[in-house]
Amino acid sequence: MLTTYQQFFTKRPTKEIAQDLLGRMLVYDGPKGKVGGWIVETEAYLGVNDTASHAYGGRHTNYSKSLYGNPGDLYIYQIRSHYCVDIVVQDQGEPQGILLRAIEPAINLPLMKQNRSQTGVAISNGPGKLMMALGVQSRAMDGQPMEKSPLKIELDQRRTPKQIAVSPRIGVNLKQKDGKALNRFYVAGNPYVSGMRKRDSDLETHGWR
DNA sequence: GTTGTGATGCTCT
DNA sequence: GAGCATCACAACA
Repeated sequence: MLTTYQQFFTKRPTKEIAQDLLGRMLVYDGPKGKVGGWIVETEAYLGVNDTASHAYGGRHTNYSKSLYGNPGDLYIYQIRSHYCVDIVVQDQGEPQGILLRAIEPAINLPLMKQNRSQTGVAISNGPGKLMMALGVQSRAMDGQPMEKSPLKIELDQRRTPKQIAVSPRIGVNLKQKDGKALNRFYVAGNPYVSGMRKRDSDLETHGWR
């Protein structure tokens, strides 16, 4: 039996959920205080048939087993000394996920600055950077249902993007079948989107309606 | 402002 | 021992 919260993360295409997450509030109620921000960039990973997915070809290891869990579970993994977070989507056993790639800081910016030792957009304009900004530097919450975890998406708090932009995913192997698939979504013009160039940012509205 | 490159920690083969 | 769903900084314009 799925909760209402879990149902948000299943029963419709992963790419649709990924776009629906843009503008939602990501919060972490951690030991140093509560921090959070608006999600401005996501990527969809489509499971066993997606060459860029950790579950490609049905790969099922101890490391990535959380992907096979319930919708709304956290999948936290480490890559090159950095931590990233996925939201598990689709029903249990269907290993699809949505990578949260960037947030616009909204709650407790001073603490995020301190966590990052950086200023400006560099605080959270990338998947590893946003986790550092929140203060999550371990896999302890891997596999937990977000609903019961200190790291969660507040579905009832949201802003509306003026326009959603689409592109190939970042950092995946371009030579493989899905290397250039258009599975990355972001708030057009938001300066905190990874790789966003200054001349393409909308500094008035940050791309929100 | 933009581009290139080296450091990085851990898992799986 | 390879291969990463990355980041920071130096170099160039």
